[in-house]
Amino acid sequence: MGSVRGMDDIAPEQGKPGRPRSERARQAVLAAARELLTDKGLPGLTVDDIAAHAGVSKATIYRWWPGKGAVLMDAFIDAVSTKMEFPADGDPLTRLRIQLARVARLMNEPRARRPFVALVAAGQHDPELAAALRDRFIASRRDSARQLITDAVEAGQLSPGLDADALIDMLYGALYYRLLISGAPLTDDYVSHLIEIIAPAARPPRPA
Amino acid sequence: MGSVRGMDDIAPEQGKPGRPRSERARQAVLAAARELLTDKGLPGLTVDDIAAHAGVSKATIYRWWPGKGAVLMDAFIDAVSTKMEFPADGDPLTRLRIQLARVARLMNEPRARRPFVALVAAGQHDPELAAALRDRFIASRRDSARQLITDAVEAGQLSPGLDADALIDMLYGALYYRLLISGAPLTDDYVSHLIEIIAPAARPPRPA
Amino acid sequence: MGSVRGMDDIAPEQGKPGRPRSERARQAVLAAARELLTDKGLPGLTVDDIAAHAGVSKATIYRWWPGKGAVLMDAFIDAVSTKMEFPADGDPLTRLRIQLARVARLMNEPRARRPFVALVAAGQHDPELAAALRDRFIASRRDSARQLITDAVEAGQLSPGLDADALIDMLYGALYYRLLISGAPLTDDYVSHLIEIIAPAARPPRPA
Amino acid sequence: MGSVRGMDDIAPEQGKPGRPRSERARQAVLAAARELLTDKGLPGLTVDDIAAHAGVSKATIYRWWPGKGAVLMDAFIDAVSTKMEFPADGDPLTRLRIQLARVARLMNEPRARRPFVALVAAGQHDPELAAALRDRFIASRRDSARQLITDAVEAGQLSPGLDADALIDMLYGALYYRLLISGAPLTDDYVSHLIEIIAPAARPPRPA
DNA sequence: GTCTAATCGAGACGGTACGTCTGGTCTTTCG
DNA sequence: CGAAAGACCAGACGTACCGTCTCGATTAGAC
Repeated sequence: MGSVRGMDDIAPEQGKPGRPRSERARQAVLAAARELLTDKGLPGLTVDDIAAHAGVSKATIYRWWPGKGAVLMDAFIDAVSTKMEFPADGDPLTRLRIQLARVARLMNEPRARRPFVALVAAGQHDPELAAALRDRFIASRRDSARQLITDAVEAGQLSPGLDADALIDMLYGALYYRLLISGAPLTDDYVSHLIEIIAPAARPPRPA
Repeated sequence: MGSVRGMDDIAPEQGKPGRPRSERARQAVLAAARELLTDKGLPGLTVDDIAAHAGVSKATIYRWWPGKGAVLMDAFIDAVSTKMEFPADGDPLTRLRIQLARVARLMNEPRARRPFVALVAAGQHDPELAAALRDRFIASRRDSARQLITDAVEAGQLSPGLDADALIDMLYGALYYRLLISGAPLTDDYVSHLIEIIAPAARPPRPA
Repeated sequence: MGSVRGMDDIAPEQGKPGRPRSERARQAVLAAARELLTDKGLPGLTVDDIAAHAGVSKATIYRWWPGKGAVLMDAFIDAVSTKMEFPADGDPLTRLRIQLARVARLMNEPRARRPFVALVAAGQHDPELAAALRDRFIASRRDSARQLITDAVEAGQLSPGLDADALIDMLYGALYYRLLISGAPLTDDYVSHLIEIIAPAARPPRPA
Repeated sequence: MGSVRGMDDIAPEQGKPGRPRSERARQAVLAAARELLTDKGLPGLTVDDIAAHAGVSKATIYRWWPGKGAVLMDAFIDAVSTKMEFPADGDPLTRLRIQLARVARLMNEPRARRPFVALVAAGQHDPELAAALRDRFIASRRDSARQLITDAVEAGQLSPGLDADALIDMLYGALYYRLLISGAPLTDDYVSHLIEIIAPAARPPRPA
């Protein structure tokens, strides 16, 4: 079934008979997928090319992934997950702003933007891929953001009673809107504008 | 070169020699594209199928459109442009909310959501299509929204000094985020939540 | 039905209503067919090209000829018929040899060889064309040759009792064999060799 | 690159990696080509039809042959090469006559005549095909015939000093002329007439 | 009524990516 | 240590779509 839904870690798997899976092949496939992905997106990326470029048989790819979408998903998660963390210190609103800025900065780099954009596009006609993207990439960041918003409300940085989910939609939605539709640039200033809109006073946190 | 960038109206074109373009064929192609577009999106829609279903030759399609993306673009604009207008009456913020709600309601209907989502997805690896979508669909609505926000600020419904473009990004971005990424429902209540977030007081317009 | 079987002469046709057929167009079509015919043969010659090159509408071509084969047939007959006559003077065998040499020499020129070769090829899957080629080109020359052979027998230049048709087949067959299959050159010497084989003694005609 | 120029034998090819070529597919393609070839010739034979009829993919055909002409060439050689041998016994002239009669008889059968005629026709606008036909079919038979003529001269059955190549052109040219141009029948008697013309005395071989 | 111009439906063309499959080789672990 | 269990590579296979092309018919206005 492949690894669209994660669990792609390659463990020693003690005691199983037969030749073990080649970690070298796996890495080569993911690297090839990243390298060959241009702005032509997933449709411009062929499994044959990935196989050839990785020095791997096509059958090996299909043994472990259901298709190129799943390969790219693994390649993306593998490369990007560590670079979009929330910062540990600071007041809640600042931490939220910093993480948003990290996302924005990452998406300015083609090597991160391209796979993400390709996966969102592919997700529109591939429900499995869409679900995988939500579960493996979106969900955890969203949970963290929701917690920060709750904290910011408690700290008096945001009005009580606002809909945290709608707020998250607006902040990340604005980024993704520029990314996917308008093509406008994602600058640090822009992120600051967004935060200002939802927290007009820009008040410092109330001391606890 | 096709009509990706608009100007697809079919005028009598007085006095031009040669057999005139068949309006029947054009309509049949657009209708077929709409009908055959499932959730499999553009990749699941084939030019051969459109041609067969429309009772039209493939060559006729390629004579007038550069590819299936352009066909779908015309079909979408043709069908949807009149249904997302801004209302004529009411205070600025209300008019903005109503139009947002119209967009939300339209995108709940598969026959409008599917082509839009497919076009956004295809735009990720087809710059011409992305530009056409911006120019023919996004731009004008964005201009109207920007004017309404300016009016709302003047009327005292929104804080002065806020970045109108960032605000638009957030409102529409939130809708499109749900549409393209989270899959969460687009309800009227949701739209109201969005408006409340950016206009917390929900104050009535200051009389002029 | 067109003119595959001849009768392409264009008469004044007194008193017929309507615009008369354009002799200019007819000539332009035939000329274009000749000029555009390369060694790619009939399949490499398109009706659109002929029409464009002749400054004539495609419809005009289809009005007067059933297809490009018929056009080429007319073009070939029109251009070549006068150049393969039998000489008027000399003893029968010499006259036969001279006409054979004329055929050989003509077929060395691309502008005559190409249409002929193309017509023979097309005739293999187009019985009408094959019949037209026989009736309009082959038959009359064959009749003349048969008469000459009869005369040569009477004159003692050829053995009595030989099968004139088989002899014609051999002489022209040898030429066409080189033309169509082996590609070997058609020289005057070669023609002389052929005559020598069937008239070994090469005796002069017996005086009458 | 295909097999227009022969060497189409399919050997076990020990130890080559990858899935071996399917002999079943190859045979099915050749058989389908033969069966679908009507008097409409090569132009009336489509690659799609061959593929469908052979239960084979179009891609497989294009993988191994450059086009339908090459397929038909293989099909023809494959089917016919064993049926046009020269006899082993008899005096040289008789052996020549018998082989000529075999050719004539074979060409009376549609299943042999059609591909041959189609290949000659196609060869007129496809130099590769023409060369392949010469090299793989014509050449060897011509060599044998030349040897027989030399032998016949030595045996006193033919006049010394005649041009063997011209003679071959005449004999086979007469057959092909009837086949390709005049459409006259190819009977055993006709073959005998041809031999008589070039060996008037029809003398038995001089004992060695 | 013929002319040019331009469109139309039909369908073959040669090519390409997909995802599957067949051979044969190589690397482990278990008996 | 020798089998069996898998994974591996190479590459051919059937399916299906692509975008282009030619054909021959058709529809208009111009002459």
